[in-house]
Amino acid sequence: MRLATWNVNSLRSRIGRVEAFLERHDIDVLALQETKAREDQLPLMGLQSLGYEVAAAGYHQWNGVAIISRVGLEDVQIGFEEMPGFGDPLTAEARAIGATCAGVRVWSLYVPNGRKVEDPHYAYKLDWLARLRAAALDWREGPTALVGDWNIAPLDEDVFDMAQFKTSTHVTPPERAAFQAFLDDGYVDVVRPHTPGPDVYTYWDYYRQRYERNRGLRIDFVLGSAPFASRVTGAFIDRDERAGTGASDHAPVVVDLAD
DNA sequence: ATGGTGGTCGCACCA
Repeated sequence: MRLATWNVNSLRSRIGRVEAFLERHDIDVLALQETKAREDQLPLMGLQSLGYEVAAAGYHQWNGVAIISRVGLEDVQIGFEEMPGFGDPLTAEARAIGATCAGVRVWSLYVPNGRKVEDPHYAYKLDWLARLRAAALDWREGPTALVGDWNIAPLDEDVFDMAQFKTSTHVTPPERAAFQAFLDDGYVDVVRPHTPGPDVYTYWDYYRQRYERNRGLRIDFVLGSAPFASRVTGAFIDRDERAGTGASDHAPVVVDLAD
């Protein structure tokens, strides 16, 4: 089974690239983030004609997660809808959707950005991660993958220039500790062993020619439970998908799983 | 600085 995760930054504006990506890499299951599409806006026709089922949740302008699968899509569950303390019901967002695809539990995650360290969204990000961790403890026995945009660069090597992030989110010790906690619980970064060398970025900002100059971040991850990780036979970052006009600011991450 | 979205076709908000 071939599983991928991709922050598409609008499914509607990217549908052509999404379909081309699915065909180019023969993807079985694709977890999407930042779909920016209501359920009634999802361009299902193209994906369905390619043989995929779609499950989507959570939409408020920039949010929304989805899983599309051609190997079954069962027990769909939406998680982490609340954004406590933010009052406006429009900010109640679904940042996680889970589904079982061919026996593998896949969670498409869009971890809160956090904005700035002093912003309430930063505390919300850490709280959200703590709640996800608590829930994920119970998911470790089976083959489970926590995939998506974690909005955390866990290591200095995941950042093009640490000096530029001295006062930024994504690299603070509490965020990195929150990420490390999943590893401590037995989840494994299944991609890094298959992407040797320094070219590990998954995200390049749109401006300042960050992609052309390869000044990016590694913030998109596939963390697998032990039963999942033991089945991984390969992985890669499709960095070429970031090239050209009409690209998302994130590249897809692809993982191969033995049957 | 760039790009997507919404609610209007210029601009605020978000990444």
